Amino acid sequence: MKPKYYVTTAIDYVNAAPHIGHALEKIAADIFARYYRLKGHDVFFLTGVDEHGSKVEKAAKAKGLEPQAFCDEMAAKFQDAWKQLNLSYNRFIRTTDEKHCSAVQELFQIMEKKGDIYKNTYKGLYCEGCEDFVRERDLDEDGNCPNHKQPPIMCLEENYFFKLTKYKDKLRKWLTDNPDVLIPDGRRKEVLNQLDDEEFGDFSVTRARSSLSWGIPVPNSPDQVIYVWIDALSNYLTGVGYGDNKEQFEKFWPADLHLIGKDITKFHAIYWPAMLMAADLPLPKRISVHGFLTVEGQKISKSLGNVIDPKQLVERFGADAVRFYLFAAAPFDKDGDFSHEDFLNKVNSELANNLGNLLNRTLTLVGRNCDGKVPDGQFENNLREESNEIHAVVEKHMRQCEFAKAIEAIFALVDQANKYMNDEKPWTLFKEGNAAQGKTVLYTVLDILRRTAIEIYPFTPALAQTIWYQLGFDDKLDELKAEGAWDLIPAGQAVRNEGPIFKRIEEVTA
RNA sequence: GGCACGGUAGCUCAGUUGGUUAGAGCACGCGACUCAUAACCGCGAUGUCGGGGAUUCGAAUUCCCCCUGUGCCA
Repeated sequence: MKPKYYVTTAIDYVNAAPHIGHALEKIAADIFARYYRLKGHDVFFLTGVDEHGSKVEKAAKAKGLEPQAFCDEMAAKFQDAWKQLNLSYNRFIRTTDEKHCSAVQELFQIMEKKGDIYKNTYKGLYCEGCEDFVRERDLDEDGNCPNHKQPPIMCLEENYFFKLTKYKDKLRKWLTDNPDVLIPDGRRKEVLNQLDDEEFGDFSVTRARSSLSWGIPVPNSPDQVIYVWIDALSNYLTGVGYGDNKEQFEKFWPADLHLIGKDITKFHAIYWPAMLMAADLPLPKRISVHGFLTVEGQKISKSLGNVIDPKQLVERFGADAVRFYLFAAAPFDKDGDFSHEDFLNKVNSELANNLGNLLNRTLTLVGRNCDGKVPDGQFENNLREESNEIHAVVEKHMRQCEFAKAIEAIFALVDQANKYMNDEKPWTLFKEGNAAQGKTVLYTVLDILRRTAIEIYPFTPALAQTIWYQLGFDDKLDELKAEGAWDLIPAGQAVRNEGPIFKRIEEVTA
């Protein structure tokens, strides 16, 4: 039976349009989805949007729309952006999906029945901007919420609470016994630290309908609405069929990888596994926390006006260039910067000058000297080891979500091939009548290109497919099965030199 | 305020347990080549390795203090 692989992204809140920062994580998930499909896994890639909450309700009202209509509009924007970026998700979940809502209620009742959800009266300050309770000591000198600069409201509210305290020890053990379950390691330590905080206790999982009407009602308690945690986090379950498609759910759960941003570490590493424990469900195998993207060195913000629309970027430069740059330029677990100048440099240098040009020069020589067919040469021994090892090296880095290192390794091989060509000078070999050695050189480089297409495919799928095609293959890379993929390129196969696969981007202004 | 992690070439970053002239890519300059997308290949310059002090025959690498950035908690 094929091994399964289930990867998720955080679901984005629909109160604002998608920007390049949202895209980073979705592309990362797509890279894994494609990577594992290529390895022959049965992959489920889930992404989607979070649609409940009073901010959405307010945003809808401001546009004169019903919340659902507003959500429909926003969800379409996200789906459109992801389509442009070539994301191969299996399902786009929306928290207003009927099946999701009923499954969330079911889950709520399971946890309640177990005694892990209980009613309690909460008295405290509530900030409308945060949509959350705040503590007095967190307020600034004027008594305002430090994030929203407005005074909180005193609330006396009866809510349902989740018994987190019951699971603290189990959580601590989970995170200690499985150091790989949360990466990078610094985040894991951060979370363990939080668990040791005595004041860190049960948290409320519902709100009064009066303060939150746009949400999933608590079963048998119509005055209460399920707050974000249980609603949003559960998408990872309902997205693969929890409460709906039992067979599919049991096949894919638990998730092999949750990709999240650093701002929601606590919810995914503490609240979420605790909820799963309460529901007697297996825990995710890994949570990978990534950094944020800055633009030209500055935080992405509407007021700075530096929000990059991924759609526009893709329209100008293509999905492959954008995907490539985001993961080649910066380490995934740290904050990275999107700089226009750096973007052009990196993309031109690697995709056009190194990889694109290597294919182009090779195919031209094949056309001129080998009748446009892969010659019956040998694979050069000196390059064999490096070429054979590339996959293992890439795999090692992929396992750690170190995309930049994987890309670096791939391009090191491309560099080798370029250098090899310069050293061997096949154009001279053919001219001087040493066709055998000339064929060996071309054959070797062609096969390195074949390997490169496979390795680079998760990052730049369309580009990889074009290389594949120009090398004379007719099948689709995303349907390639792992076993056959590693054979050498067949001699006699007609190549297709249809010009540069990635043109240099000549542009000075932003 | 506490804890954690960073501060290394113009830019993005590597630098194992301390050891000969501190590295890579990009950008820059020069050279060579011409199969190729003025690409590829070779050569080169630049760094008080945040500052100060300590340990050591020897520290970017260990210890202390300070400055600065980030994250988590308060």
